[in-house]
Amino acid sequence: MQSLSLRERVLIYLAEAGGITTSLRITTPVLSKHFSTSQQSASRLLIILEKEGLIDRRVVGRTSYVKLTQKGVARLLDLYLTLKMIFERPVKVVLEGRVFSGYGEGSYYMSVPGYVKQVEEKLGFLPYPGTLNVTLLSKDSIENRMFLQKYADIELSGFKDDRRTYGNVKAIRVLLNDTEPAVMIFPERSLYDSSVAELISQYNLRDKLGLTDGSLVRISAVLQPKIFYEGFKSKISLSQPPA
Amino acid sequence: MQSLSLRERVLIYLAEAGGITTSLRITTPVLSKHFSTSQQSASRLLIILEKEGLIDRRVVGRTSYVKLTQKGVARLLDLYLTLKMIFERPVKVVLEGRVFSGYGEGSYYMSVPGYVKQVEEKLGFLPYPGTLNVTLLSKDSIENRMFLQKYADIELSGFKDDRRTYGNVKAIRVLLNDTEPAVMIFPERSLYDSSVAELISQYNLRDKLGLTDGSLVRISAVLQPKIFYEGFKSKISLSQPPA
DNA sequence: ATTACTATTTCCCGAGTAA
DNA sequence: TTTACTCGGGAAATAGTAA
Repeated sequence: MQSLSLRERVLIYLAEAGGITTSLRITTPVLSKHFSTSQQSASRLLIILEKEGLIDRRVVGRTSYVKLTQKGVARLLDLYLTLKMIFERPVKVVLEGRVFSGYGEGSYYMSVPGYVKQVEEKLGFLPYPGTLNVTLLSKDSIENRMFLQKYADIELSGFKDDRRTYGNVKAIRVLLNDTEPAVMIFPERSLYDSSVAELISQYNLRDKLGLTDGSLVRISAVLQPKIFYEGFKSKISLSQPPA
Repeated sequence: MQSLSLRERVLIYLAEAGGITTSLRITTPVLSKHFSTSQQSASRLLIILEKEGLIDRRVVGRTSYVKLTQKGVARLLDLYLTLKMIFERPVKVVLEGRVFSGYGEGSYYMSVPGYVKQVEEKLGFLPYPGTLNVTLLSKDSIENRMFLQKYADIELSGFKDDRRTYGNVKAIRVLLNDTEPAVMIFPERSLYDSSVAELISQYNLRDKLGLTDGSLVRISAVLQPKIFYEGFKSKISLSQPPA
């Protein structure tokens, strides 16, 4: 976390080392080495933090002891709670695009008994034999489609009938235009690329919502943050407490 | 959170406003007002964040759209996880001090049936009729005693007998010298001030641990962070997402 | 309206050094 | 050994202004 200001980095460093409940013995040369800065800067940093009331310092003989004040803890706690808000709240993912007519493949799929049966079992409805195809309009929407694909937790297994093999299909529940429950599907080998969303429902969505080719629609899903942020983590830690 | 570097504050601001999943329409004057800085700085800030690969920008006509990149999210997530480590781990609170002989009051209390009975019920042992008194040595220890007092979750209720009234006593389980289970008590109206810790146990702690007046002892307790940090929170929020 | 360039000022960092 | 001062150079913020 290179670009965090040194003040916070020092405060976090001290907190990690136990400086919330214990006075830590720390010297400016040691501190400076940890942050690859000069002894003078380390000294100045402690002076500033003390002046701002974020740490208490006590010089006993030749060593000084440092501890976070309530205000110092509050600073970090505020920051923590703000970030917690951001990362723990449900993640609303929105895709926007326009309805278009597909190749008729979706319709075909959703009338194959092997899929129909699984939809009924795993999603709880009898699918209307056709998919609603949506071309995504923005880069955001396309990126978000990929997130949804990663997160899609319902799996329709592939199978064979006497004619051909059918691939696996991942699926996730979404809302169409904020109100209509639907399911977005991700066929393992789709005819479309990641700029197209395919939706199924027990209803004919075109009829029910009065959609025609070119209609603007909004697909939204709410994800659990824990799963959503997997893969975002970088492996570099912020700082290590003293040995 | 005044002293966080502007880079992070902007990144957090954008994340709060939904910039993790959505491209946000944001202008440099608006941004500058939010952070009480100049329009030029806001502009430069976005340029820097983009150059560092933390945000994506797209200028469409006269407005620009901003979204955090994976790297940008990773930055904040790292910071979040570091703070989470600090604030969610159990808090070990340590007090150090020296054994001294009290006024004999503790001994008296711990032989009063009204207390003895409650200790047996609520703590599960028959108390040795006497307290171990410890004068705390450092400011840290005294502060930590106050935290323990606040946190002490076992309550021995006051009562009356035919002679006098006895006040409420709060109590918390601790370890003496890292190994010996004991209970630290906080009489509502103690004879001692906050620089003295009073311990009870089913054993005579002096005998069991070979302690005499002046012996250095270490009292430790492990607290749940959620309760420990109550009261640290400041009421000022870090930043507000745009209206 | 915007964004962002160039100049000036302000602030921060590190070397030298004292206590 | 420490901590922390002064001071010079460089980075960052603001003001003015162009596009």
